[in-house]
Amino acid sequence: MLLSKSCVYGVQAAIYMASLPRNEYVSIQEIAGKLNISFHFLTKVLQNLTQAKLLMSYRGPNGGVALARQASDISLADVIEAIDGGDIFKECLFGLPGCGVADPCPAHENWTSMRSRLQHLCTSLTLEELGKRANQLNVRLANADAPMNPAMLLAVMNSKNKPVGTE
Amino acid sequence: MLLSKSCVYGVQAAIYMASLPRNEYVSIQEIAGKLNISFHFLTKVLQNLTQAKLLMSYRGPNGGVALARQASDISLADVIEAIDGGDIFKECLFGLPGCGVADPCPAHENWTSMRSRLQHLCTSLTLEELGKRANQLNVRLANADAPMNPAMLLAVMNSKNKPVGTE
DNA sequence: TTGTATTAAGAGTATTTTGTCTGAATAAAT
DNA sequence: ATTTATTCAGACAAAATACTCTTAATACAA
Ligand code: SF4
Ligand code: SF4
Repeated sequence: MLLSKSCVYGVQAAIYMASLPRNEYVSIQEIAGKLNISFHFLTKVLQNLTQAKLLMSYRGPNGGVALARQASDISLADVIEAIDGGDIFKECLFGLPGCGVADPCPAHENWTSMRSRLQHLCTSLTLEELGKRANQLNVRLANADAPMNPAMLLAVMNSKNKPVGTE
Repeated sequence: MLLSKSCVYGVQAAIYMASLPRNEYVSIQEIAGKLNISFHFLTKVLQNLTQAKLLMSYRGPNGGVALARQASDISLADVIEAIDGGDIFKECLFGLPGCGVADPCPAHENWTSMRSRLQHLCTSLTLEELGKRANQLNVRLANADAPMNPAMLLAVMNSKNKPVGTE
């Protein structure tokens, strides 16, 4: 797979946050519940995003995470790079280090053109755009094969969606 | 990484074989030596390719593996699918199972168009083409960071490149 | 001040991927 | 026949990745 699972989870969570009517602190429990991801694992993944200043976090009751910038100012590539590292768009199909036009392998040109298309796609897709689509279409973000456990269900039902700055 | 390491090794080996002047049995020792891959590991990888009828193998002295079809009749996609499975070109950026236009995620259209480009690239790149380029350009196939061990060096030096069908 | 809801940090476990090794089977060469 | 060079098959080990759990730190609420 191109992206690690951690990265997929992070992207899903980011889009979920961007799809909310307002930018507000959402508990990771709620996100994990909606997206059907392990809460503890998602917590660690989202820590990468807060450290990369893409999210801001707030501890204590009614805390959670929220987008640190405007959704229109965060690209899919930002999220991917924060979790999987910037090499995704630089490395090769064949994963060989230190290659380039000076010493290329036989697929170099085809691959680099492919890769730059991918990078362009990811940098031009903003969370705003993705969140909007997630709302407009009746769209699915997460893998829905496992049922929610009671704790998550509760967390989702109790989510108050309290806007940022109203506390 | 998009492709597993096994898959990368298999692709490299396939291109190496296609780059030879004639299609002939080459020992896996020689390939592993030239490409700087663990012999035993490459052996297992190439077994996938023989089982997929992309290679034919021959045991005993002067044995080895050779392309089972014309290099022009084997695509990069053939090799990739034989090792990593056919899902590579079907699965998603996000790796979610069973999704499609009926129940898409917000990035679906962008991704599927990307993915079909990739698939088209891989199915249209033949081993003949790649082998030819590997010869024309002074091209590198393998990761050259570790020195060869004596056994491999020997195997490479002793390679007789005996053509298929001359025994 | 005490209890509760939350993220932060990190140790620990499980699973998958990658790599190593050993012993067979096979066929050529001597 | 025996030795040698090779692939085949599969057990085993190591490393990377994915996931779980426990304990803190923080901040709100009663
Ligand atoms: S030369 Fe290009 S295609 Fe080949 S391994 Fe390097 S980056 Fe990839
Ligand atoms: S809907 Fe499309 S882009 Fe989204 S997860 Fe499925 S295949 Fe991927």
